[in-house]
Amino acid sequence: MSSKEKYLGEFEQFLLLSILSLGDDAYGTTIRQLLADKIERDVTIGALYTTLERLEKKGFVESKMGEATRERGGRAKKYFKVSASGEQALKRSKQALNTMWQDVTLRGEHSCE
Amino acid sequence: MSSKEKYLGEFEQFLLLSILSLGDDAYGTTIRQLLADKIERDVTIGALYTTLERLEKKGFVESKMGEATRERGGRAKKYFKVSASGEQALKRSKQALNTMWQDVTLRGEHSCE
DNA sequence: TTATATAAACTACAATGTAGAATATATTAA
DNA sequence: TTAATATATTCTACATTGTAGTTTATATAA
Repeated sequence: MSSKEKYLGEFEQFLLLSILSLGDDAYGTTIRQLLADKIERDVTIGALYTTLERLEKKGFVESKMGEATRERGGRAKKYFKVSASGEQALKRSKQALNTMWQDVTLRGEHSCE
Repeated sequence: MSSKEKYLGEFEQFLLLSILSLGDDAYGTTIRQLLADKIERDVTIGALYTTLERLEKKGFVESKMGEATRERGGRAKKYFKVSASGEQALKRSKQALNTMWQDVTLRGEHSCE
């Protein structure tokens, strides 16, 4: 019982990837929007923040508060970025999945290329 | 609220992929072994069957009982195979993840090739 | 000073992940 | 023939992750 490195859940992976994609503009609303646009996954904003908070507790993301948007008022944004260990975890998950897919071909699919 | 196609959890994906890899020899012990060998994921056999059963309930795998092993006795094996809708679900999960990875590059990684 | 827009925090529950003990069933040895 | 042992599944319980919905905070404009 040594390396008890927990795997990321799938939704956690999606959030980390969203944040990486968004760069300096990753906060609740933009993340939610990206998920909807890219993979048609419509989650409530509450679902999002809950998972984001858990990721932060595990040290996979870091956050800092920004100022309220100048456009039309409102509460301050909370910007997220993926930590080094978050990237690590992401890489591990990707590799595991790649390994598992390695010698699998689905019906009506071509293995590669 | 139309297409309520649930995503597969990550562990569910691993099990489906294991079964596909194992072909005609996919049952509790071999699946568990494959997971340990390929991705160093050591799950208890109980964890495995629980998830397998849930996958079956959702129609993503099918099972049939085999005969007891001739080698040295013991209980009959339960063989699993992935259903067409299981493959579908797997494909969807893969695509979603691919899409999310699309424009992400990790530190110290080369994007492709 | 209230309406409205923007965004985050809180609360609660459902689904998935995981372990460990209990049970079933076949073979082999005494 | 029955106790020991090997192989394999089923059952029970709990932890973690996924998800929704409501509430609260805070800024601007009317």
